[in-house]
Amino acid sequence: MKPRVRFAPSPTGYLHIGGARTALFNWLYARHTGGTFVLRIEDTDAARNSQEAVDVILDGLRWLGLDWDEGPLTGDATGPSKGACGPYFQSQRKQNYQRRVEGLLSRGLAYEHEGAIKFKMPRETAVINDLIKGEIRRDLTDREEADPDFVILRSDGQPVFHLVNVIDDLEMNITHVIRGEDHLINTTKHIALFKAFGVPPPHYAHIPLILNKDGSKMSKRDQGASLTSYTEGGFLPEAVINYISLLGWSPKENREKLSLAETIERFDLPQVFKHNARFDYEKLLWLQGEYARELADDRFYELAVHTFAKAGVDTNPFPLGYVKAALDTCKGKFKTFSELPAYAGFYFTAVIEYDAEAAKKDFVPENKPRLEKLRDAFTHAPAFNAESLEAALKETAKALGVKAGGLVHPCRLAVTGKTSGPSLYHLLQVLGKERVLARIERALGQI
RNA sequence: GGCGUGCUCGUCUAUCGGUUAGGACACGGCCCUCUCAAGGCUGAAAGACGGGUUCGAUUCCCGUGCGCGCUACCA
Repeated sequence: MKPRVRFAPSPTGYLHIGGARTALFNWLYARHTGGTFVLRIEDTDAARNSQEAVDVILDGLRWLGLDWDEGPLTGDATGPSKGACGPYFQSQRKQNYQRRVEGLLSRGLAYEHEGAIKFKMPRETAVINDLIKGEIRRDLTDREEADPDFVILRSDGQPVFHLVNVIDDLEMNITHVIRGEDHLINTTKHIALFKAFGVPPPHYAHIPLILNKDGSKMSKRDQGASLTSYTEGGFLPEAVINYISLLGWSPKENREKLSLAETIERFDLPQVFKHNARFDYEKLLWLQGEYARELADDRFYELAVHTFAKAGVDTNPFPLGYVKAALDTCKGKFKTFSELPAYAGFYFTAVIEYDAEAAKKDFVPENKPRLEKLRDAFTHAPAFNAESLEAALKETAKALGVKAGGLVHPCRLAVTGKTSGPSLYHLLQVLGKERVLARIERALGQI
């Protein structure tokens, strides 16, 4: 039988990076084994539950490219879904829970207590055979010593997590439960429930947690905790996927950067680590830069234009050839797309602003005649391309008896307003003679 | 407090009981260079601690310490 795994998030309004990695490990295992990846929404808590909150999850998974074989098609709990085990929203499965609870009640495996229904937990040492953690034998805690039974149906009739989680896994024929280590202890309850329903429990694989770099617990506000910080922060999904696959798992052989296909091929449950991983934003950034540099041109243009639009920079008035040429000078020079507007905005603004500190340093009287000479050289350059502009600048520098840098810096500041950016000569070529000369002229007026 | 689990450079990790403990990110230096990146070379940086077992422990066992998780009519 092919494995059936599931990702079962609760719609809280955001997708935690740890949750995304849980989804990834489930997805990887399904793809590695040729199994089925099920998405189920655990929306039993009506209070903090909305279609928008579900959409955050669906959109996040789609952005990452983690497609599900079964599950909802939209964030609407009563909407369409695919797969034979629906509905895939717990809010739509109430009658299943009710029926199961009645079954337990009738067989004396559960009982009413103060209006709630409690499950009669076996009084024995629990054993979990975890695919990652190994065999875990667990004695009762002091509180369980007093009362090991737990509530499965609240006094208001609402079923609790342990109950619905088990029933759904059972009815959806889940074979491998891959989830965060925070659920490890719960597993004793879940195994007991499966047994009470007369069904052998699925295999369990508890993956280690992701902590902050300093080892503290990663909470909502911490850097990198929310998936939207990547979707909105100009990251590439392949970079995020690659990075989080390295948290709690290793492809060995000193590999860091892997294609999705390689990760699918190498990934397996027994190789997942037992210890927690810490989130290192710098390393993610490095991978992001690696992938950004290798982007296919079309996708690069699309993402770049979209980024500019979001930043309020309209590239539409400019000819397509100009936009592409401008972007070509930027490729590989920045990591996240969110850096792009500041990096290359000068291509698309009529009036640039000068970096104040740089202006103080470069827009000095002695640079005025130099810039004038450079302007003249550019004016009479045989062609307005990178090659001849470079030659023109270097000849001018030589004639003036200064190093090339002595002209490069003021010139860059004059045409871009900044001290760093794309290759000067290429950027001049893209900007074109008219803009370049006008910008130098304006800068001259500032000196 | 109880129960569970983990521990190799700052971080992610490699290591089938024998290695000058390797790689990557970040950091320092040098080279390249029109800036910034990228790239090349290079440097510093680790087996939590204490006992065993063994000819030999980072590796196996025990203890201590520390981290993390759980300990709900949350999920």
